[in-house]
Formats: sequence, C-alpha cells, structure tokens
Amino acid sequence: MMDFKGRNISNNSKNSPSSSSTTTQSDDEMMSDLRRGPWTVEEDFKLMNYIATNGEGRWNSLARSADLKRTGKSCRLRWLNYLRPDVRRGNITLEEQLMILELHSRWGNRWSKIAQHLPGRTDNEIKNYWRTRVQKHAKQLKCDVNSKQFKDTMRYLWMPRLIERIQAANTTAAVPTAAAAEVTHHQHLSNPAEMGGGQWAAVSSGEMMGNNEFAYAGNVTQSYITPESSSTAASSDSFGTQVNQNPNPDNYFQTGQVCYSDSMISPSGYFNPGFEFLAADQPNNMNQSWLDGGDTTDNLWNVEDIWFNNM
DNA sequence: AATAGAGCCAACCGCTCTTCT
DNA sequence: TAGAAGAGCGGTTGGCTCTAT
Repeated sequence: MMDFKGRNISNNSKNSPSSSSTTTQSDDEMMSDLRRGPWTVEEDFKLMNYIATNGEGRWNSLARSADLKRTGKSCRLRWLNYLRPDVRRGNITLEEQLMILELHSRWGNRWSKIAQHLPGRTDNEIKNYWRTRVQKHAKQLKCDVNSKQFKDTMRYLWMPRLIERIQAANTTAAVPTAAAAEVTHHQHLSNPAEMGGGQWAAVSSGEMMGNNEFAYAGNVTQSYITPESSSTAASSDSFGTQVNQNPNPDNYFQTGQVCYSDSMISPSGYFNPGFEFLAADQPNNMNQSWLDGGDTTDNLWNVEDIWFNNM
C-alpha cells in the first residue's frame, strides 16, 4: 500500500499493532485502543485536514477531536516529521552537510537546534543522517565520533573539502567547461597519494580556525528562509558578510549563505582544500601517523570517497 | 536467483522542560 | 506554589530496501 506521497506503508512497522511490540505501552495506551505503527493514508488526511481547519497544538485533544486513535505525541511527530507542507525531502545537500558538521561541532547532539538552521529538515532527519553517515565514517576511521581525532578530521579535512566541492559545483554550474577543468585540477592536487605522503596539511588550530569560527561569505545554491528570517527579523538575522561581526553563534547559517572563516580560504583566494597545512603543526592527534601515510591515510581516503561519493 | 549484510528512516520510548490550572 | 498536562527532546529500535556475494 502506498501513501499519498508515494511511500510504501504496507504494514512495515516494528510497532504495528499486529506485531505486538516488546516495548511497554503507556497506561493510557493500555487502557484504550490507540493505534501504533505506520500511519495510513486515511489517518494522514484526517490529521492534515484537522490542522488545516483548526491549527496545530494541544496534540492530545487534537488527536481526540480529529478522531485519530493515536497519542498526541504520535500526531505531533507525524505532522512535524512528515506531513508539514514545508518539510524538505530528498538527499541532504552539500551545503546542508556542511552546516550539520559545523553546527554539530558547535552544539553537539542538539538536533532540534541544528534543525532550526536547516529549514525544512527535521531534527529526526538530521539525527538519522548523523547516525548513519557520520558515525559510519568514524567507525571506518576506527575512532569515536566524539573523539578529538574525529572532530579534527571533520574540521580540518572534510569541511574544507565540502566547501571546495560546494564552490566547485557552483562554478561548474556557472561556467561548465572551465570549471570542470578547475575541479579536476583541485581534485588531483587534493589527493594525498598524488601529493606524496609527507605533504600533509596543517596550521595550528588557532591559525586555521578559531573555536567556533567558520565564516566565509559565499552564496550557496539555495536560498533558505528560516522562521526567524522569514518574519520581521530577516535583515538583522542575515549574516552574509556581516557574520564576523555577529557575536551570537545562533545567528550563523540563517539565510542560505554558508559562511566560512577566512582561515579556510587559501591565500590565493581559493578554498583551502584542507591539506595544504604543515603536518608538524597539525593539532594534537592530527599527526604523521594519522594523516601522512601508511594504512591510516589509505583508510582515511577510502572513507572520504565514501563520504563524498554517496551524495 | 538466492542469501546475507548494511544502510536508511519512520516511529517509538522515556525523560525533561514548560505551561496551565 | 504545587501538581497535572502538554510539548519537546535525544536515544533507540527494527522493518524495508539496496547492494554485494
């Protein structure tokens, strides 16, 4: 059975009533015939129609009033994560990935907070993305996702690479032929195997990026409107070139301009791809054994291929 | 073609925080 | 002010799908 958005919703839930979940039900669920598991098309329409007429909120009473045999929490989740008209679906874009990496480095697992800066994306989606993609890479690198080693890899390697690719993509869109050659050139240079093992990267973290600094004012491909920016605060919340003057990290990434610090841009003005640093100054564990050769490097680049090629 | 394993993601849970009475 | 109800959050689960063997 397909729902109205084209998804297969045939009895596929671990928690469908027939599957009798092993988790404990709350008291009110035990005492009534509340449904669990995947939502049916009829339920979706009921919920959407009710909210269209009456608005959202007061989810428990909403569930009753809409004649939905669901908990209020379930209704809320379904609405926020799926039915809301502004839910963005589809692959996480490069820009979004970059934001997630940066914001996660700033706030940790504050998914809802991170989601506020990715309009249309839900905290659940970002959380899933993090767990499936990012943690996978950590696993491949044989380090903990919360380790400094992994965070450094993200910050000094993957994020600059993402930036490079974002710009390369933009350039490609504008000037296809020349840009393609440029991308090829940088990809060639950016492969450590081709650079030679010892030519790795690095400035001190202070030179490279201060804590929580991440500001390049560059338009990216999409223009997002956040709840904040779409209301009265649009201009003040925009950062663009103003971002460096903005003392509030919460105001980063709000209008569709991804901002990176100057330190992530090479002296030539092109993005530093993340490995033109000097290994001797690599912060902490970003040392020779980590980056400049041997199995680890191979592993790293295999992972990087996975990271970028899966998009 | 069949099977196994990995990845994805919707939906659940328990807990905490906020708002209401 | 205290207790109840509502709302929101992060963590977890497990069925479906895809890919590799």
